[in-house]
Amino acid sequence: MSELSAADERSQRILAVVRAIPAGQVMAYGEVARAAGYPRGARLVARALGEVADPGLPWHRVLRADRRIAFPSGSRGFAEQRRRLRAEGLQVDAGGRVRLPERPAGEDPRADLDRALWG
DNA sequence: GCCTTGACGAGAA
DNA sequence: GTTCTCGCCAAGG
Repeated sequence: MSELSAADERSQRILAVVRAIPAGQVMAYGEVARAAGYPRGARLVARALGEVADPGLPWHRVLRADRRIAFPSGSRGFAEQRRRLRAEGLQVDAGGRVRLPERPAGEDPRADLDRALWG
């Protein structure tokens, strides 16, 4: 196996988690970081997503901890992310806050995510 | 080496 | 509820 630099390995791990987010579900930068093994690495996730240029990567499913789009409203990225999220059935208001679709009570939305990541 | 910047987070006001 | 401030970690100048 090729030896990746520490920085590349971080990115690979982070991107693997992002790819595991199911359509219609979202995750915060900090949550992705924790799942990848970097409890305080929210900003590392942001950096990794900024570096990569993979069109197949569901980067739009990554939001801030307060469930808001990280880009400033009015920016190109903001519009793009909002468009993609809406295409997946999520509700996004003008301020960038994302509302998850309602689910049956008693079912934790995160169960799907955990299964996708851990099995 | 030090300082600044960034697709962030948690706690306080 | 929201807005502000400070703290974190890495990269780049």
